[in-house]
Amino acid sequence: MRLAELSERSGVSTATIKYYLREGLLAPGRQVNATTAEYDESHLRRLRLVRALIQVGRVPVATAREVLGHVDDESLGRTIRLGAALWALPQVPEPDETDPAVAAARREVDRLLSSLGWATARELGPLSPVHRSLVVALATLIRLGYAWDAELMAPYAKLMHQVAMRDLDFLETHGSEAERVETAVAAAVLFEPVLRALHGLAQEEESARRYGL
Amino acid sequence: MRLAELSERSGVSTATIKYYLREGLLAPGRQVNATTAEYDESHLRRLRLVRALIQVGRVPVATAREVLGHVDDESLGRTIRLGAALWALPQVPEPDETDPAVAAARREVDRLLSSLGWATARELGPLSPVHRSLVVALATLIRLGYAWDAELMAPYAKLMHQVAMRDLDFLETHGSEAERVETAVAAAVLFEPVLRALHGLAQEEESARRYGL
DNA sequence: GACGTCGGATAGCGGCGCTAGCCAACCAAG
DNA sequence: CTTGGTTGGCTAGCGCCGCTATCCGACGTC
Repeated sequence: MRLAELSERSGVSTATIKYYLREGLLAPGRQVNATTAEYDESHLRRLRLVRALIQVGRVPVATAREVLGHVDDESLGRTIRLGAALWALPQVPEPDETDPAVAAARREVDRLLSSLGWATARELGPLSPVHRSLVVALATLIRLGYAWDAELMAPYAKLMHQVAMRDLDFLETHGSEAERVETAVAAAVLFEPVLRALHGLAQEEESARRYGL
Repeated sequence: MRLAELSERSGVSTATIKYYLREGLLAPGRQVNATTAEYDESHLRRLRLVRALIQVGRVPVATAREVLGHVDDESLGRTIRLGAALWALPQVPEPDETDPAVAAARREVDRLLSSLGWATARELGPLSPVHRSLVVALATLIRLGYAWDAELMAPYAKLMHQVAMRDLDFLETHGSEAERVETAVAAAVLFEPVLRALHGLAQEEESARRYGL
């Protein structure tokens, strides 16, 4: 198929597709001659993934390029590629280390990981962006005066661990090996909105049960 | 305290505070005379909440104003005010109703709510932005070829329901009535990053357990 | 009366995600 | 052989958003 058809079938304007090509989010088509390139289903699929990342996942274009780069880099091992999306995605400012709230948050996160026995997380520790974003979010809560501590978070963490096990089970049973990395990216970015929405729905439901409409 | 001190204690530049005042995110201080206004602890607290919404919660300024408006509107009942944040926060494009993926997503969401017995959610249905964002996210997954259906989501939904019950328990035991609405806003916006981070950490942990580092 | 700070107002900046428009090269239909 | 439509590539710029910089005249203080 050619650019116009790719545009039509994806619902993305040709100008935007050209932009994605320029930005390296989408591989160029097979060049037929100087003025024609041929695209196939894989381009359509990738284009939809890009749109999903950007529109649903709210991932900045630059980050999307980075993540997709890992997806395509076959020299990387599976685990690393799987982790790459998670690793690149959180976009959290560096914590201000002079802030006492940050120190307190870091302490509580450490305590939480100890109590859960999550050795890996504790070893990778401050390097992991996920770890960092937890510290930042917690520090913000603390600064606002909410005394969130390890004990309060532990049950949440256990619930999220159950969620994570389901995620990985799903991943193991879905898609070919080739598709699995893409699945992992889609999972990291797109399950999150689903989870968030389910969380919100559950809150609405439970609130209505307790207090009426 | 005056503007300069408010700025210093909050870590927000005077120019930005002025901007928030202009945008109605922050109530004006008590006017002492034509060129001086006096701020108090409540301004500091609100300012920190605004920063949290915008920086951690990634909430657009206009949306933050809307949410805070509900917080301040004492004519609204508690439940509504609690819900207001949830109601205003999701920022999802309108689903394209001509898209078959959207129709399929809507069907699966209905089935899910039926099977869970979440009557409220089903009645409020398409009106709720949370409901809408679930449909949009699910439609995106379906369009990408992931056959997520009601059966797959149900266990996730049940887990998130447990999370929601914890949220509301927390809310009931925290803060004065006056503070509770603000707490609900902080919860809606700031617990989410914590939850997301815990989810990510749990994935890293579980992945390391299964596949090594 | 000189100085510094106040509030208020306005203009503009920098980043991001496109978007519009032009181009010469090409090809297929008439 | 013309004509019209499409191609990739390029460049310029738009629209929004979250600030930020600067100027101002009014004030309180020394």
